[in-house]
Amino acid sequence: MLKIGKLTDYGVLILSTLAEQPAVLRQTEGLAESTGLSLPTTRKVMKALTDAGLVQAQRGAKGGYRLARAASMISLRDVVEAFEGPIALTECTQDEHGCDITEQCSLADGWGGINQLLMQMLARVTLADVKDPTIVDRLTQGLMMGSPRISLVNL
Amino acid sequence: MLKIGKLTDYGVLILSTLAEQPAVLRQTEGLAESTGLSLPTTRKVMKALTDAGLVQAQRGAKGGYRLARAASMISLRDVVEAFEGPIALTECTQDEHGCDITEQCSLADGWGGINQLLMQMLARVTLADVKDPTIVDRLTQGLMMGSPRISLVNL
DNA sequence: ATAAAGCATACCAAGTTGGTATTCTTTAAT
DNA sequence: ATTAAAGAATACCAACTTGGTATGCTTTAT
Repeated sequence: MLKIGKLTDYGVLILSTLAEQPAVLRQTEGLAESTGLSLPTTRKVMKALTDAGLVQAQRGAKGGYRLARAASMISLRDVVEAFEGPIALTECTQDEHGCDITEQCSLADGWGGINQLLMQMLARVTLADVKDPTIVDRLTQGLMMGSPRISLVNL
Repeated sequence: MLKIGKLTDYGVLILSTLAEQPAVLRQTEGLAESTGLSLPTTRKVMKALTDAGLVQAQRGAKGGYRLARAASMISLRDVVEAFEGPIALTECTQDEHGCDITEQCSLADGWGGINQLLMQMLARVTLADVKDPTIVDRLTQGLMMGSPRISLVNL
């Protein structure tokens, strides 16, 4: 069904929560409450975000998480790749070694093109646009002009 | 990992094979040979393509399949939807009834925007561009101008 | 009448995903 | 130094999806 995983979605949700107060440390439990996710699931999400370097963890008492960098510098592509690995619509796209039927196929270019554009789109959306109803138009413009990132924070 | 199913990929491959000789009826066995797919799998693909109205089946002896309409009128979106249903990156996108945590979320707009653009991209590529190395540029142009479909046949 | 073809259904193995539990390590506060 | 609050790491499991295969039925040109 060509959909992203729930964990990825949760990741975006938590990150956008963190983006509301970039300075303060938020604990796992509080984040779970704010987002409506279960505690174990939240933990799992936080681990992935930490591993990907998108959040900074402070261990020990009074610890917690905060964004590792400005929300405007965290794109949906970053998040998707953190949870699902490299973006590759088809196997051909991912590695050189192609699929089982590489010879007969030769569709790699087409899918590669789609894939490249998809990545561009995801890379251009950062952590504030997710709530922005005008995002489609701005994205279309962006793709056309090669504009810089669209921020997810300063709405 | 945000990838399309193999069957979808096979579908595109078979369709582009049919597009080479739009007039002639091709049998399942021949298509299996041409594409390197197994016969049962090919059958499965043909059923999906038939159900979606992308190919026309002629039953009985001397039967076979051919494209149901011009290759330039069959887009990747058509194929993807034939195999994977409506394109919806997140659950929110698909139906109105949202996900479990709709209240806390409010990310629907952002994902909806990405989703919409993805659909536009897929809709603009038809059955010939798949082998076209310049497809990325043409797509970017297309998104910007609202141009008509890019054909997959007349390369 | 017959054989060539598509149609329909059912089934199964394997991988992926989401979710949960348990235990260990770090560190601020006292 | 002790303690308790927090994150880190590991392991596990159930359920769903996917890809792949097999079998028998129906249509139709010859």
